[in-house]
Amino acid sequence: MSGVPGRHPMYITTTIPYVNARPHLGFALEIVQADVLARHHRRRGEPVRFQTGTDDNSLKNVLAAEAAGVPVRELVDRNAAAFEGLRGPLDLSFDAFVRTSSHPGHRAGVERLWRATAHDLYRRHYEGLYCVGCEAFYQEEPCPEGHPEPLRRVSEENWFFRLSRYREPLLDLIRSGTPAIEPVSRRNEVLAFLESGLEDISVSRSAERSRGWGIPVPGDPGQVVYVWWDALANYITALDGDDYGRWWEREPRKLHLMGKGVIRFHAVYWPAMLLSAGLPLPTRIFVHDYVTAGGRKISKSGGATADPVALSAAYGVDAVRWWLLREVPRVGDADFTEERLIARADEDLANGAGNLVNRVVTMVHRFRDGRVPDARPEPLEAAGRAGERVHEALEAFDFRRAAAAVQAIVEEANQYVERTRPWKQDPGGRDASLATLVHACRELAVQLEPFLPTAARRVAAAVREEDGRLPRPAPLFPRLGGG
RNA sequence: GGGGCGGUAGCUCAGCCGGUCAGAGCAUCGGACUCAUAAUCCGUGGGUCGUGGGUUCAAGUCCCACCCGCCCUACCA
Repeated sequence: MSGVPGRHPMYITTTIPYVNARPHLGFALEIVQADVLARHHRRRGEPVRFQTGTDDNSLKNVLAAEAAGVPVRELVDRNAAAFEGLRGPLDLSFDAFVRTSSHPGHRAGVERLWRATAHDLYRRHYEGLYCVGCEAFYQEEPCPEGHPEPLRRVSEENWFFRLSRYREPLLDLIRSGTPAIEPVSRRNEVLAFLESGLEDISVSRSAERSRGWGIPVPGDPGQVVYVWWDALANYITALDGDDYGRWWEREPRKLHLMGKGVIRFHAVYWPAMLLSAGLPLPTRIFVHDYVTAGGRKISKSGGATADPVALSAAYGVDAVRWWLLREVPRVGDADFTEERLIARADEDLANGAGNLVNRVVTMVHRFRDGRVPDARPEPLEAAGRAGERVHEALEAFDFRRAAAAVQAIVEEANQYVERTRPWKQDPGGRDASLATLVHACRELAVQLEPFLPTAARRVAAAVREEDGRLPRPAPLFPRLGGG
């Protein structure tokens, strides 16, 4: 086991999505993964700060507002609220939600960071074709992302950051594992990018072209800080006062979660900014792949229906979280369909965990009047080792393997029921079986907690004695499939 | 164009440094059981492991080329 149990704190972040639209299932994956890690480390007694938020200052938000015919502030507020509102529907436990347009410390923090890197900043004339969809310059049309807006010929003077200076330091650092980038193939991807050479990057935009939206460059009100610079900074600007020292300056475990599309920003630009400012780097970076819906890429603005809030309302938070955790591989895109969500929930949750607990509780009532036998539980392999298996899998960011280790408790317990047949046994043997099964169900509740906190509470309550008796048996998970 | 990832039973996927690695789950079919949410448990069928070469006593498992999907990156000037 690589994790040291104890008081070692951990700072976990998700990326902060821009809020030109409501959240989709792809972001739900990232934030649920972060939530599982946060809950897992908390229950190990480790202080955790789990931070997420929204990138309000993107020009894309401005354009979305114009397209919708509403003030930018209104659209940003509305959509940011939708992201923050994922807390309930997805059972999230984030400690901080940072909005870059309204967090009290963010703007000042960005300005501080800017000044701290002043020795690496310079003005340069730039001319090129700008894609607002990408927030980036290209040599020719169309932009590789296929954004519908035509590229705009832009000629202006911007601030540039001497990224080129940090090629060697970054190579050394990443090769030596700080930050540790996972999976390894992503690390190699970053190294290859670094080896191919780094050019200085533009880190500001004209305020005019930005419609005045965003954070003005300190001392240069005609320019607005490039949105990526602004957004990345949230990982430290949201740490007010003592929190900065605690979670960033001194904290040895700083983890960034992100999708594969934004590695370069997190593994190259961001560390370079921090090096320039003389600040500590993040220690780990985990890159997840994408969720597709029905075989098609999920587009943030409309398109395929993959609304986590709607799914949670329709099928329940447990089913949604379980699908994201149990079915999405560590490497490779995962295709989402409602059929798969239903099938997985019915198989594992309704027919699996729920049915197991229900049949065990029923037997305790039928044969023991609800009283859990005093007998010593027999050791069961999957239940006994689930804790360490979950931990190992989560250390490797293999959420699917971790969830499978929990599910294995259910499978093992069901097999145990068939093997021992408590209803056929004499009272002595029956007591031993039932004690073992109740024990396994309690372990299930414990191990389920980081993954399905709500369901875990239900399971725990179902096998907790009140006045010496278990509650009356009742189904814990609905069957979602038709018929 | 360059780099990377994936392409294994109908479906979703495991297979670390080459030698019971040809597997699991679901679905199908057969059986068992009755404590349970028509749930559970046991067993069966089925795949030239993307294609073509190569290395090796031995290759999904290493090397080369190619095809398909996806990601990153760049457009030779």
